[in-house]
Amino acid sequence: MGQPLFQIRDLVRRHNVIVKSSNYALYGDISRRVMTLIANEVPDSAIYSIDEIFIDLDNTPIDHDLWARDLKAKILRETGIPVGIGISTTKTLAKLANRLAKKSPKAKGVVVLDDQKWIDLALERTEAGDIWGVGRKFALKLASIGVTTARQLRDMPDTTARKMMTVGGLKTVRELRGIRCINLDDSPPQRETVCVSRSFGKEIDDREMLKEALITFAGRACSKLRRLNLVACRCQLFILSNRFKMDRQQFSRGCELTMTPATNDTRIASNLVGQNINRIWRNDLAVKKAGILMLDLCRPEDAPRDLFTGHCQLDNPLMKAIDQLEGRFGKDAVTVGRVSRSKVPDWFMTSTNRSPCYTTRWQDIPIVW
DNA sequence: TCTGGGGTCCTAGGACCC
DNA sequence: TCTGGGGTCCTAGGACCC
Repeated sequence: MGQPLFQIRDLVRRHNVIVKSSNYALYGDISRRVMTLIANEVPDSAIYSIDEIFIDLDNTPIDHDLWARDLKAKILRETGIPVGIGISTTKTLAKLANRLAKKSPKAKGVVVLDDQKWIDLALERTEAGDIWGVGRKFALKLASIGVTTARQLRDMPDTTARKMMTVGGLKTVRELRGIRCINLDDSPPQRETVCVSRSFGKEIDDREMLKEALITFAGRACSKLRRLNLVACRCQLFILSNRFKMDRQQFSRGCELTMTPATNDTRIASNLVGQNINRIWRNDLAVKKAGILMLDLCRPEDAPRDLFTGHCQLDNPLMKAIDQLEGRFGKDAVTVGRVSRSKVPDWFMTSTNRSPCYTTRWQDIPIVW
C-alpha cells in the first residue's frame, strides 16, 4: 500500500518529485524479459509474482555468492533492471536474505544466509512483522505476548504459534528454523477466481450508471477468462460504500448468479448484470466501489453438462473475433450496445500520470537522437 | 476534495447425510 | 428425564500475499 498522493502534495512540490501512476503493460513486459533470462540460467525455478522468482539451487554445488553476483550482473547488462538476490535453506529465510540484500549497502544486492551464527544475528535484528507470512494483525498479536523479533518468533513453542496464527503461521515458524514446509512451486495449478473491481472517482448514486460500470467489468472479466481458457459456473456482483467516510451509512451488498451452462461470453454476462441490477441496487446508496467476481472456474471441456440448457460452448467465433480486435486496436475497441460510447464515463479512473508503454506500443517507444 | 486491485488459504458454524 | 458418532458441504469472515 502506498500513501495517498494528496497527503504528500507539499513534499512533491518542494522536491520536484516526478509522479507516475502504474502501467501494467510496461511492468508485465519487463518482468517477462527478466524472468525468461533467469529461467534459462537455472535448472528449476518458480515465478512467484511480477517481480519475484524462486530458484532451486539444491543440486548446484558452487560458490553461491559468486554465482549470484554473476547472475545479477548479467540481468543488469541484458535488461537494465537491477535485482536483489537472497539465498538460504528455506523460502522464508531466502526472503529474509533478499530483504537484507536490498537494505544493506555492504551486501551490494546479494546475501547468502547459510551459517547458523549469521542466521541468528539476522533474525535478532529483524522485526517479527517483517517476516514473510506475518502481517499487521499477527504482528500485534505476537507483540501482546512479548514476541517482537524474528528470533523470538522462531523460538516460540509450536502450540502457541499454531493457536495464534493457525497452520500457516506454524509453517512460517518452522521455516525460520530451517525446516522446509513450503515447496518451490506451491502455486495452485489453476486459477480459482477472476475478479474485476474498481473504486470510482465519483460516488455513484444512479442505477443506470452503476449498471453500465458493472457491464463493462463483466466484459473485462470474460475477456480475462478467455485468455486463461476458462469458463465460470457462477458469478458474484458486489457494491461497497466509501469506507473512509465513517459518518455515512456503511454497506456491502451483493448477489450471486448461476450461469448454466458455464460461460465466458461477454454478452451472456452483460445480460445477467442487466437482469439482476435491481437485486443489489437501492435508491439511497452512494456506491464507491463495485465489481464482479467469477467463481467455480473450469476448462470448457470439463464444464458440468446440463440436460435442459445445453452444453458449454467450446468454440465461440464471435468472442475470438472480439479478442483479436482488442489485441490489435486496444481494450474497449468493441463494447456491448448497453454501454454508451459517446463519452468517457464519469466513474472512469483517471490516470493522468501514467508511464508510457515504452516497450509494448509503437507510439511510445523512446527516441534516441 | 482526493484514499488500489487482485488473489489464496484457513476456520468456525450451520445444514445436511447415514 | 434420558438424547451417538462420524462424516461432507457450504459460506462468511479474517488473515495473508504482491
